[in-house]
Amino acid sequence: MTDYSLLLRENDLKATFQRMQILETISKFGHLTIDSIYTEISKVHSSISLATIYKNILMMVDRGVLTEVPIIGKKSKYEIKKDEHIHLICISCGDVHDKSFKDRTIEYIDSISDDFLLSTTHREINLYGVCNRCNNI
Amino acid sequence: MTDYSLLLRENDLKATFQRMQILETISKFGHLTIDSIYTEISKVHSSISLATIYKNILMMVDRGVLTEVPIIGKKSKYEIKKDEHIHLICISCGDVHDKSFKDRTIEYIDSISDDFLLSTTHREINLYGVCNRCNNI
DNA sequence: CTGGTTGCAAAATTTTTGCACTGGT
DNA sequence: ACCAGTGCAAAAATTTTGCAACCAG
Repeated sequence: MTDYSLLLRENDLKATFQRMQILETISKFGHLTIDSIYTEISKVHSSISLATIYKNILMMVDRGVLTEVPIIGKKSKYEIKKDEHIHLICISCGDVHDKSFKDRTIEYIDSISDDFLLSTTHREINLYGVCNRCNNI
Repeated sequence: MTDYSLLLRENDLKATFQRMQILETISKFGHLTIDSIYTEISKVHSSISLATIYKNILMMVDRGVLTEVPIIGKKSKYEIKKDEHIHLICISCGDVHDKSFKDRTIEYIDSISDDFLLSTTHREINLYGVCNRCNNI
């Protein structure tokens, strides 16, 4: 169990109950949409406001605590920021799995860029397919 | 100038004026959001309805004529479906450039997947940074 | 204490839907 | 001529905003 109050304060955000809930909920599921975060937290703290979730997700993305994971044909999910990795995404249920880069993947990918971009600040590598669970349903 | 009426009919879509306009507008700019498509087409055909754009974008994505390009922190853009490629995306202006894969990139990327996915149907590789133009403003 | 944060309610924005009319094939 | 496709207007869904009360530091 990570110390999210520290993570928040390191990023100049007060460690409120709501923010702790958001981080713990995302951590529990890995990747969640805004409305799923709201639904989950509502189960244990029914008075939480959706507006608070919105404000905080935006702010935490801005401060680099969270990362947005946009998904083709679905709503963006959010994850706790971590080392760069690949996403395996099920086109049926939308479930997302993280997968580490192999050594040298970043260098390999960055070498494909050209002079349109000054430098690469962030990479997104997503592989889409049907996951095992959906295939068996 | 590609024959979009053929492309549409191959995908069981009638070649209406509105669809032709959508495809030609996207083709002209490369990558556009739904509201930009609407704004552009309105300039030459002021009575076009935004609902028509929405219905058609969804349908053309579904039929594989268009591809959605989700972008972190911005609205999705749409491009005409083409061979797999990388996107270079400016985090400031949102401009998108296409870049061909190097040989063997697909094999390399797919080899990172694991048994969560049965097989990979689509790959997304996006590199984010500040583009030259934004850097000079 | 006090400035940032919350919850609520209202506003703004985005997307979807229903339906009579139109136009491609 | 038929039926998919269009435009409009209304509805639904999503996101943002303003503000009084609240609470973490």
